[in-house]
Amino acid sequence: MATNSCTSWMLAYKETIALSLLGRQACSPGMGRHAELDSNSEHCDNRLAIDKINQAHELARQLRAVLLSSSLPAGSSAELAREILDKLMKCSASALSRLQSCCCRTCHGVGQRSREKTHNTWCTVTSVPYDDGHSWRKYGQKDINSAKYPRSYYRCIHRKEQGCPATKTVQQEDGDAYPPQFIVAYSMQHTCRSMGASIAFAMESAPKEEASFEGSRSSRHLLPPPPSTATAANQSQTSSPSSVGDRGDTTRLSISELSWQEIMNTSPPADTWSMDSNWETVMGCFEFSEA
DNA sequence: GCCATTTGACCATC
DNA sequence: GATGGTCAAATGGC
Repeated sequence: MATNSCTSWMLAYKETIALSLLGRQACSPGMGRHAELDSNSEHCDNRLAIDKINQAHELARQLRAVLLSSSLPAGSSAELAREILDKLMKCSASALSRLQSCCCRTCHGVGQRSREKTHNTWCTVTSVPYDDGHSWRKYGQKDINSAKYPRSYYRCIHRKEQGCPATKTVQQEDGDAYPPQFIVAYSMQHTCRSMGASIAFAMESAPKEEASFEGSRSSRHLLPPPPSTATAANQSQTSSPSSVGDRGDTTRLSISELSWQEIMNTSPPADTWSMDSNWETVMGCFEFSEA
């Protein structure tokens, strides 16, 4: 089971990288970070890349959750895999941030009023709206007219000390999908210089969402969270990475399907974990320097 | 006591 | 007036 998840994840990630590179080409160097693309041209390539990165990121989270659950001794292959996953997730978060800044996609009908700027605003739909590589502080919540769930308002945690203007809103989709899907609308670019630290924070402490899973890890009980009817805000604090599903054509992994023995006894084949000769080169493309 | 979240009030826009 | 975004005091957890 774990082997299958690793393999599917690797495949998804390779596809993501290829698409991301396409997206990068669409965002030519001369366009600059804050360039705004024509909504009907390269834009589509970037959107596809972003979607794929989102999927890969979720798979990485799932795989990491599996590895975390094993509590293997230091120096084990699983620990190495965990470290690699941390790096990959950091890279994907950085790539996603950069691609999104290229796209500057305007949200349609998602909390975007006509008075708002059409640039520096974009949105995405994800089941893990709180793990995007940045640290956010909630500053408000509103019941939105005609929406089933309230909208939560977040701003960058470094707004005070660094004046970072980035904000985002998170709103659960009206549907009853499980895991719940959240519409995340970002506004303005981060100007803070704490990407790495915030990613580490997001992955290690996973603002409360992973806390419940950490508890289960210690008890070695791999139980999925119960379907919740909580609000979007509540979901932000209770959703577990073990329940994270994906959308589209990627493989869904449920930890509830994994027994402890399966996790412990399954050794991924060498070719699953070995990186392609071009892997480091490819991943190097995602080592963007922060503005 | 500190810090993050909650929540009602206020403001801007349509 | 309706709606959405932000502010700031209150609240709760650590």
